[in-house]
Amino acid sequence: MPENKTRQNRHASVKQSILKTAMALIIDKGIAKLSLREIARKAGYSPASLYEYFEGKDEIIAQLSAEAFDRLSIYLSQPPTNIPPDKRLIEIGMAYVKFARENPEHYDLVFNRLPSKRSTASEEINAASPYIIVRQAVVEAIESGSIVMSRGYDLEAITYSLWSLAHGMATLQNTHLSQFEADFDKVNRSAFETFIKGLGT
Amino acid sequence: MPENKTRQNRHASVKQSILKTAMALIIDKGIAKLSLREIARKAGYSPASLYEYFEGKDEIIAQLSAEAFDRLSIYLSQPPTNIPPDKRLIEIGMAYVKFARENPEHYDLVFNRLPSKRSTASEEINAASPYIIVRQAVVEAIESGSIVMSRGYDLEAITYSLWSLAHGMATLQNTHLSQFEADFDKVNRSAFETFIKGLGT
DNA sequence: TGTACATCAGTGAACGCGCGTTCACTGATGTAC
DNA sequence: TGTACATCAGTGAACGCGCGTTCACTGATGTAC
Repeated sequence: MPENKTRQNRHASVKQSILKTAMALIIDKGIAKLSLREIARKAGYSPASLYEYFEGKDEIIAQLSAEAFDRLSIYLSQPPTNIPPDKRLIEIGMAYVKFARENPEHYDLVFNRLPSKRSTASEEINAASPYIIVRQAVVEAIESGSIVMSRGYDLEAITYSLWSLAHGMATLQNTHLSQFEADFDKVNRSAFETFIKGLGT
Repeated sequence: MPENKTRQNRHASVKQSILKTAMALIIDKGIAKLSLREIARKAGYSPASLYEYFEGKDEIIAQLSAEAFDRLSIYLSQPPTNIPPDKRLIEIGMAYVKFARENPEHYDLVFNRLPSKRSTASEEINAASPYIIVRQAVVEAIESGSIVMSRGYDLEAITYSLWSLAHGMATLQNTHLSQFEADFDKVNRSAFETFIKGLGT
């Protein structure tokens, strides 16, 4: 049924264009002011028609959050694997902050809209998640001997600490310090280096 | 005019009770859902009457933000000054996270509602501000020799880094990791120690 | 002390707004014979 | 190829909601003489 295929394609592409419109509105005015009616207006449809493609406003936001999540993973995968593991950890940290700075609304969607599904360290975790990427890089740095664990400060704890540092930088620069002029890149790099140094022998 | 005094007192105390009601509502339902009408309802007044005490909803939020700011300063002033400066820095970091955990809505008010007034490192800063407290503690740690600056990684940069680390912990625990069960206190302390260690010689 | 007046604290009703969602509908497109 | 029918994409109007703010008002309290 080629017509079915066509209809599915059309359905999917209209859906994508609605999502794109919604994301543009978030970037323009912030998620707090996002309304289904305005998405429809800007996309050229009636409000009612969006219910043909989504269950409601919440589903639209959920889909955008998932997209943003994927985008973050791409950033974190950029640093090459053929550099020393401790350097690579720094690059991943820098990539994290870069993502937040270049895509502040996506960043907000990932971290302020989606609660983590994971509730204890013993639970399994989605293998494609940003957290896993960072944790794997930490594992490699430990195996190479450039950073060391100590009593009670284990793999998860180190990963969380690095995440906190990067997340703090990203959040401060995007909100509280958004008007503050400084060479954040340089300072951030020094901070990551300092932390990694502290993790050494 | 004693009656004037009484009226002023009354006015001030009603104002305080309205603020208290508003804060309770924020704690209960989050700031996104805060409405002037509900504050009035819960406080036992008509919506119109709140305009006797505030210029509008925005002023209520602004006053609560200022209160929250003061409260954070109190937390950061708790660690005693008669301990080694590098240890004290760790305690201040822990106090910062403690504030965020014990007062998540106040924390949100401080960091997500108030943009920083300061836009470059050369501008003066309010002496009672949390930032100044942390920076002063860093100064003392540098003077005692327990942490050292290096080329391009100066006082402001070190303060910002510590702030980022603490802010990242606080934000993650309050939002993304709010359901995650772990001994965050222990891990946080290790992370601060690691960073301070990295700042040493 | 009594009274006329001014100030005060607070109200009820209305303003216009934008929101998410539902539902009966219509006109266009595709399908079966 | 023509036609009767089914499916589809999309709509207009209405639902009820809660919001921030304004304004003319009222009854209570305090003041001045």
